[in-house]
Amino acid sequence: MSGFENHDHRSCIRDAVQAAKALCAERGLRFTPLRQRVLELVWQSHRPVGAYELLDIVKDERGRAAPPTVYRALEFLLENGLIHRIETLNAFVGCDHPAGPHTAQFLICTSCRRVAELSDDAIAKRVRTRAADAGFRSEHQTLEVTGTCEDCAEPS
Amino acid sequence: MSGFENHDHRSCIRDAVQAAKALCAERGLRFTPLRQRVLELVWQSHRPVGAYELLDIVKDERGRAAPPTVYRALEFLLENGLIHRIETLNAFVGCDHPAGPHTAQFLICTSCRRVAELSDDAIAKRVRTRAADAGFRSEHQTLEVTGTCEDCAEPS
DNA sequence: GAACGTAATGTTATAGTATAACAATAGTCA
DNA sequence: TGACTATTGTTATACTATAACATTACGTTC
Repeated sequence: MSGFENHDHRSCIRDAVQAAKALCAERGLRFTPLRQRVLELVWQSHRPVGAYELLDIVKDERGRAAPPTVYRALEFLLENGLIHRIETLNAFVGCDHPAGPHTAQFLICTSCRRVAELSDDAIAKRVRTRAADAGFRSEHQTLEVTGTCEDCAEPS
Repeated sequence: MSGFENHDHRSCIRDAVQAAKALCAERGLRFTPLRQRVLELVWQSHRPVGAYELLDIVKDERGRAAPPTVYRALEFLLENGLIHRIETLNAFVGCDHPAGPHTAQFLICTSCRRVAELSDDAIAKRVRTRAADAGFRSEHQTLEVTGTCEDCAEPS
């Protein structure tokens, strides 16, 4: 699932919640209503969503909420690999395959604003190698590509 | 020059200013005192520097300055490839080789906070190719790696 | 199931990053 | 010189994120 393809999006959300429940059960973590709700909201689309956008919705739904409410939920979801942060946008997207730790690359369409996640270990490895050549031990990679997705490209 | 190696740093600043002057002359752009000063300040070290950190210094030196003062100078320098923005840090570093447009990769040492710039076209190309496989036309890549530089690594 | 300890959330305040909008000034060129 | 444009000044505000402490909910032990 690239995020750019047509698909039944409701199943994306459902699957994400299911995966999160399974993962939290496995790790003995609490998947609270707030955390679940924030995860669902992040998954409303394949577009990155800002923390304050989430906050507005959570406020509407709960009648109360302050930035820490949503930032803490986001932190939990990030820590457990259930969502990703898009650094170039200061926003968050659901993770496509939250099972284990993985290095991801993001394709950000500047036209429709959707984001797709790649998981190309060869790229990650090559980056680690080149860094090592410079005497650098890599810990974490952030790779974000902006451009135009297939749907938004000029029909040729 | 990796930014991690020992070097005469004054020449880094001098070279950066010279390169900027040449580039601006070539393109018919105005390398104003403010722009030059901000470039010099960004080059004070190989560590990324925040906009408000620059602002404080500029304020001291000119007696007046507001955020737009420094942000506009930074924007000019960014547009012309004289500096880079480190997205994961919301901060700015000088560009090692501001001649032409290029894709850069950044190695960010979490210990000493210095940043080195790679310019590995093979990585950039591989990323473009994999993106293209997903039907995505790449325009710009952001690649930032955190880890430990040689100087900060445990002596083994 | 009562008491305790811990994790999660609530609440208030503030820090940090960035831009909009309009005014004033400086440089350029006919 | 005068008109035009680019640059900088100035004020206000938007957006993003966290610190610090209070309260509530949960889980465990006895």
